[in-house]
Amino acid sequence: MGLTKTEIFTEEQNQLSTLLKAMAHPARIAILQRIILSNTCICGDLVGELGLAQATISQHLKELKTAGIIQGTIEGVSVCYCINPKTWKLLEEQLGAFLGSYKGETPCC
Amino acid sequence: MGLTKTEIFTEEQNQLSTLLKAMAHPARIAILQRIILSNTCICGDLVGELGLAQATISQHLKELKTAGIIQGTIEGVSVCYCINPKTWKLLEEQLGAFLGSYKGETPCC
DNA sequence: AATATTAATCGTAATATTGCAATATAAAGC
DNA sequence: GCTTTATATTGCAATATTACGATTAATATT
Repeated sequence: MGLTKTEIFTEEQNQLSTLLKAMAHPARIAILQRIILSNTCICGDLVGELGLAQATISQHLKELKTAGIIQGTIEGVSVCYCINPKTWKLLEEQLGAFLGSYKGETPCC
Repeated sequence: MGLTKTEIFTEEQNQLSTLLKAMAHPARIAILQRIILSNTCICGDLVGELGLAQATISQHLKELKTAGIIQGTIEGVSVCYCINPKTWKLLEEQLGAFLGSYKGETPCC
């Protein structure tokens, strides 16, 4: 097996879990934080700043890009990455609705 | 390899990624939604409602419990699961701070 | 005591992820 | 052209995840 049964779940559940999975790694959280912090888009500075190999960083960036969380445009020799506002908004909405649906009123167990 | 280099990242980055990872599966999102929906804590009803085997559901529940997102107490023969309010709050705070740190003012690329 | 019910655990197969070295690609400068 | 710089891709090894059947442990019910 080892294969998620996506056909069983709703479109929303699959979409949210895909976005969460893309962020569910410390390196990718660190990358996103860096991108957000430097309002001027950074590129391969990450390789120096995080303690990971260039190939590894590139892979993580690709995953974030595939999930639609970031976008990158070629800037001469380097590549400029930044947040995809649309996906970020979607994530905020979906997650907000999900997390907000729990009102911790009645602790049952 | 196949081993995340947690020692490179901050405590917060690791903690948040762990929580996100625990939720980053459609089945676990579905389980959490069920638990939230039925304010009376459900137990093995999940097996009937989701299309997954009992062993699989039990495994997902264990993961959520290990991450501290839910808690379960034995209720005779069955087990009663519910949200861990403390972790849920933490998640809301950490995620809120993270997602909120991006103000989509200046779209750079 | 014998049996049924509920949930956890074990064992296993299929697949995915993480990380890196090595190599490839693409653009800019000489 | 060649060289440098920046990023992507490939191939691989180690480990993790997903899912399930079978079994086990614990409590209920008869």
